[in-house]
Amino acid sequence: MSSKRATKPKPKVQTPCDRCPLRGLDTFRDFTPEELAFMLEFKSGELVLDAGTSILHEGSNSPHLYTVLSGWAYKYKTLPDGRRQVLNYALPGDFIGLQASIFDVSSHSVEALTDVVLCVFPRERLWDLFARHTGLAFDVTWLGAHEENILGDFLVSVGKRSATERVAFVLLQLFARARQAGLVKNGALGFPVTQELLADTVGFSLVHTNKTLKRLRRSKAFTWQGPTLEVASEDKLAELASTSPPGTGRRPLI
Amino acid sequence: MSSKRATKPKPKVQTPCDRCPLRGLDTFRDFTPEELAFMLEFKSGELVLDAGTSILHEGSNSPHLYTVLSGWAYKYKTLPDGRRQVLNYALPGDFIGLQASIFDVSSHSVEALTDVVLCVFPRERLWDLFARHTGLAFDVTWLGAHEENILGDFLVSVGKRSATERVAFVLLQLFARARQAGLVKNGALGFPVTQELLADTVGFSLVHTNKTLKRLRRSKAFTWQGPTLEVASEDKLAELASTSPPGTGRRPLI
DNA sequence: CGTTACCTTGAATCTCCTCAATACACGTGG
DNA sequence: CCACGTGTATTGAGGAGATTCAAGGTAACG
Repeated sequence: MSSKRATKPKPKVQTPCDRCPLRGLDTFRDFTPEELAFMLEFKSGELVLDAGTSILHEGSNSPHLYTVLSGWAYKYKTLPDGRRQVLNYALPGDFIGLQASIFDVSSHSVEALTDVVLCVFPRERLWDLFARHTGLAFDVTWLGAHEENILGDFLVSVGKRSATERVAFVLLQLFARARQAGLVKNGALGFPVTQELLADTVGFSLVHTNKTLKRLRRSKAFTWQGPTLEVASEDKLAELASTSPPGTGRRPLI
Repeated sequence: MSSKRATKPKPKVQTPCDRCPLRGLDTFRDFTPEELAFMLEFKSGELVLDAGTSILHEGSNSPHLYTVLSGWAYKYKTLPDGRRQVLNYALPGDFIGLQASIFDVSSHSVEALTDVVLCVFPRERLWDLFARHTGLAFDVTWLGAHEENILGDFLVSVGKRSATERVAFVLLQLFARARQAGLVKNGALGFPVTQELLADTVGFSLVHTNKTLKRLRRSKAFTWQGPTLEVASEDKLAELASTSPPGTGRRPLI
């Protein structure tokens, strides 16, 4: 086998759950020793993908359940003629494919937005998890309900918020979630979302999204240039979004 | 105690789960004898409410988890200045307050759209259900994920569908869900949604919703006059909505 | 028979979309 | 090294779509 240098070096480390870097964050609740033991053998591998790679496809089924270890992904649905609506983003600690595991087909597509590392779990053992670990089963349901909340917030945005409110809301939510996932350093976040993707998130055309951003920048509540987003004041941004400032809640992981 | 006649006679029957009328429908999967035994003592009562009554309030918490036995309810969120967005409808067999049971507060409000009868379950015993009945725990998660799917579909509608598509989609979805819940007789459905509520569901103003309905009626795919909705062709309506015709899947109950 | 809730319609205004052109950063091959 | 293509961001102009305001209309109910 040739030993030519790969175009892009990939992390080869298999990260066991007892050394999960996410669990160090105080965002996530701790495992009991029994839960940890179960997770160590439940996790069946890691999946390392380049940005732009498709992870799940609407209508197809997947033998795996994923958790994001690092990187960003986004979930979306498309209409027959190609119109695309982003439903949600998956950040480190978030599930991918829970629905596809519970039903037999995925209701939406998922694509890697950056290079990502996913923890892989075999979906047929999800039943074991439910049968043997009530706490983990509850966590799974918790995470599902949490996603539903985010979807509900997005639905309110798209249905009832004005253009500036909508854009402000999405920027704020993503920034706050990234902050909880430990991705914000010195108030700055590596933000891989393009304006086109943002447009498909808020339900506007690209052009109108761009013009709305221009108006919004005048508020000085944030700066977004190139790939970094800095939020000067979450409170001010929350006000612009007609919402309350995001908190710092604790949540389950996996 | 006076025995004056009540302004509106209310059904007094306490319906035990072994005689649940919904379970007769072949939409819902059967309980095992053990599950049935558990549910019989899990259900702690029935709540009978008039149309217009508030069931849950956004931000508050509730000691109960509900299931709709009969009637319609709707879930909604409001912005600080009063704008309202409907998130979903609850039909017989649907949960109300699952999120409020899992987190400590409800993320949305719920109001009775018609007179409703709710099955009441104490939320602190939800843990017992998870601990003792894996199948039921899975069903709870299934129902939560199912709701998330519906929210996702609505989000696509509001974000990307045209006016006529949007209205057609909501009418079709509600009709199909009502059909599965056994509410459609001879192709006709008692449809308690007002145009104002429909407007807050699809994200349009009342006026524009009305004009969109007028245009849609020309298709002859449905009639909606007074309180009854008749769908002549779900396929045609699905086409108008840029979606695929709804099926007849089996689902868990409670 | 008047009140109330809901539906309907027209007109003026504003929001948002499409089309089109430009600009910039980046990587690739000549 | 430069020319070129690709992906992303930006801006203007004109038109379609949605909102608001305003005025009626109908059916149910006390």
